[in-house]
Amino acid sequence: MARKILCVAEKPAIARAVATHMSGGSFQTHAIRGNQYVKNYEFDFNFGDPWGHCSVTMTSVIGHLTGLDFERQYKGWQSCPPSVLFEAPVNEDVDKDKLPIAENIRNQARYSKALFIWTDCDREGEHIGSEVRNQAKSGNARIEVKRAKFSNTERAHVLRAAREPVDLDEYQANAVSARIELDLRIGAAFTRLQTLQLQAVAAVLKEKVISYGSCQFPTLGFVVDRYLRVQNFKPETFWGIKVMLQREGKKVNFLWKRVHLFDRAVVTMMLERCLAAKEAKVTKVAQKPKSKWRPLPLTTVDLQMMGSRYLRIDSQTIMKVAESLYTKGFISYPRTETDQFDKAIDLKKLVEKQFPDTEWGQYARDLIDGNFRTPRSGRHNDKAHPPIHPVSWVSSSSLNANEKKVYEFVTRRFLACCSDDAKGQSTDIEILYGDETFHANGLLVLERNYLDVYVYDKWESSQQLPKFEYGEKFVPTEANIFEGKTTAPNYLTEPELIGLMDANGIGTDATMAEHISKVKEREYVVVNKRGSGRTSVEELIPTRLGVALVEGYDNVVAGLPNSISLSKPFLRKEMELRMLEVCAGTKTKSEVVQQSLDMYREVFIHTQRRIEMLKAACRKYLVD
DNA sequence: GCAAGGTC
Repeated sequence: MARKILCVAEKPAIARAVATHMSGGSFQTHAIRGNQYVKNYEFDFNFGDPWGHCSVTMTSVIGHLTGLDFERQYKGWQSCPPSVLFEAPVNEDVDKDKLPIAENIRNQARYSKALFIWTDCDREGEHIGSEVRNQAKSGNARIEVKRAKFSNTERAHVLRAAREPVDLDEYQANAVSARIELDLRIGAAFTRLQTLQLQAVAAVLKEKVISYGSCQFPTLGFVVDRYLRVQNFKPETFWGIKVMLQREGKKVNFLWKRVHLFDRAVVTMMLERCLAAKEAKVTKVAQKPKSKWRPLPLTTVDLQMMGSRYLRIDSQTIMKVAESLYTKGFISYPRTETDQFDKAIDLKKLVEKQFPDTEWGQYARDLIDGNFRTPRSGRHNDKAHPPIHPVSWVSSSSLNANEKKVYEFVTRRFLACCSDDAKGQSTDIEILYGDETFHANGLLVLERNYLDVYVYDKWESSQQLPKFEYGEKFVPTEANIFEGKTTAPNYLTEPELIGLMDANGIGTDATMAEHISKVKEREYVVVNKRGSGRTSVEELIPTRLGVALVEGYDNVVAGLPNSISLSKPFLRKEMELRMLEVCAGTKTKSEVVQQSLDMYREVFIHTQRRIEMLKAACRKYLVD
């Protein structure tokens, strides 16, 4: 009998895609008992040396199999002082709803020579792989464990991954395991402490869970930070000089190189020097080709930001819609950090699939007829998934309103990536007037290229400038002072918040939207609609509770050496750096867990000691 | 009743 090999992917969709490629399309599907999503696919495959021709069962998990929790006697909120949660014993158990999946793996492992792990090639995937291995080993202690390394589900790539397996990366799995333990201990300890302490402070807090999380608090912190900047803003008056020339029936406005200054007397004096000089002299006439670059291949964060901005769909809804388009086979996997296409992907074939579309089909045909360009490459590659792109064409009539918008966006973005940059010509004129420099700029768009399909970008010709000669002199038609006021920043919008989270390493592409909805659910943040109709903007504003928590924690650590408030992203960032050290093998999991716990424990002790400050902040905002 | 991370 042929040897048997068990393959396990991170999710059902990957199991199916990999089984399809490995089997050449002919496999048997078996349902498993107790879970409707996970299937076992059976087929034969020749792995080459040393495994040779084998019979294969390809199955999957559904994300993590296990969860970490405190032992039973520490689960009650009154069972121990919250500080004990920094050391209380914890257990890793298979989640209740994952029991049938774990059992399936143990059963299949029993008759298998080897286990091939096909989880995503990222840190979490490595950990999920170790969970799968543990189950397989408990079904068959002698099973050999290998890992398939793949970054997309293109056929040749998958086959090569099957024939050149590597080993699980224990370092990465350990880093995740450290993250899991830290998130649990720190989240539970602070949540219990602040909930139990603050519920008594104000009637409105009585039944509330006031949660703390190393991601949700910095998320709240960003919102509060902007809010306070808006509240504390004091407008300042500024002055500037503008110069205008009428020539060939056109008005040319020259802008001041200094933009504006905050001292009126100085600006007046400078203008007087200009006027005294009478003539301005042209010091630069530059005509140069200018292009507007086509967009980068689409990542999750970009999809969420663009979605909020142009499609007017909040980031969590966007992800749900994208997920459903993915499940139906219309777009690629929507959770990716990669903004570069792998050379192995046949992009032209994907473009051709869009031919039937009534709106952009002709554009796609023009690309294939000679306008196709290889997409730009960004600097990110998660080595797990390609950029988001359409994988098949679907008629808009078979999609609901949001699906249609998201599919259209993903497709237009993809076609834009495969297009040429927009090209134009810019003209820069610089003049010296007295001692001051001014400039005027003109733009002529010559070829729209990608802009024709990517309707979300705007780039338009400005009014054309009349002719200027280098060195020529002229008397400006007008030169005078203008006055203005600095304006307050706006409240934070969701795309801006996602940008901040991304830049500060708060959450992952898959979870940022969840953290935002969590701070709304906890009533730390509310959404306010400014303006109306198509120009309306949704702003994030902290509630009184949200402001109180941030102010309270800022006060708790104020004046302490190395004070790092929980409302800031730094503690989380440091934790992330330590995890990278575990991945590199320079630190062990337990070293990192201890170090990070020490760091948070210090803040915890200060918080307990100065709990009155936290309570006072809540009283200030929540008790009239 | 707590977290964040996978995914359905």
